[in-house]
Amino acid sequence: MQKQQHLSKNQKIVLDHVEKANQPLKAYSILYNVQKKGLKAPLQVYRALDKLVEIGKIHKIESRNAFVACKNSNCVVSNATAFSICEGCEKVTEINNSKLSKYLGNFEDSSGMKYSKYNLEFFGLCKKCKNK
Amino acid sequence: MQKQQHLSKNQKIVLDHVEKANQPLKAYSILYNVQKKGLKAPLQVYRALDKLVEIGKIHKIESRNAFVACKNSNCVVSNATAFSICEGCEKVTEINNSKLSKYLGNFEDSSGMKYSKYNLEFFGLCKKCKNK
DNA sequence: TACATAACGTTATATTATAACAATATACGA
DNA sequence: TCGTATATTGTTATAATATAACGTTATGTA
Repeated sequence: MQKQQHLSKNQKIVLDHVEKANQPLKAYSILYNVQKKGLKAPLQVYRALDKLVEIGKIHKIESRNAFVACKNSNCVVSNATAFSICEGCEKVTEINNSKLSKYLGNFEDSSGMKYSKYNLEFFGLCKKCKNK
Repeated sequence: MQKQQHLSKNQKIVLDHVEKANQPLKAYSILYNVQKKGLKAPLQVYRALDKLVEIGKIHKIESRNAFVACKNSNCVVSNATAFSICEGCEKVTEINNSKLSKYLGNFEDSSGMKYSKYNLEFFGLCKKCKNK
């Protein structure tokens, strides 16, 4: 079976909303904002998010329990993600660095285990916050 | 002021319990298990965990909302963590690889932002689970 | 058309985590 | 050793995040 190409109604609504934000959104904040579009229950949002994360349109920022649209157009599956997170203003940026992704994609630990997926979150202060 | 050297009663109880487990534990599972030692409320566990994470004795596995004792004896602060997570049996191993930590510790993104902290989680199947 | 699969809608509930307040213990300089 | 700042504790209530379980409806495709 092939990976589905188009999104369902709820998936479109959620993705649309998350893409318009320039920052990670919490699931319940998404819920409140798409209620006018007919999504009434948390599960409707979580199910859409699950699918969107699965196909790589959305990434979850694990340390923040928040969801952000993928900025990496060729990201078909969320198997290699890296983010920069400012601990001052909470701005999150997806890192798109081919050296980094090559390095981590090929990483093997001492046990010889090879990984199919990784998520990396960097923390620090962005320029603005550093100069405060 | 100097970083405190010894742990409080609750902190010791929680750390002790987490160290004895060879796997990440959930906060409420810790709670149930330390109730005989007098910790009755979630906050008592979360506060101890917060402190222990802060001083590097315990790490949080963000993708699992679980807590594991640090295996890296020289880890004074949790500013550079990497884990291997088996998606089959959920076994989690802390990765202690100096090349990796050097690479990530020196990583700078295109904006020139430098990071004070990172957390990396690798996912895959361990040998046992791969051979099933 | 028929069938499998994905998506939907709904209610209830589980799980994870923090707010707010008052009390007690501890470290440490004057 | 007194005073005081800070850390820790205890407690109740509640917020925030996420899933179970059920039945129904839509969609893709042989």
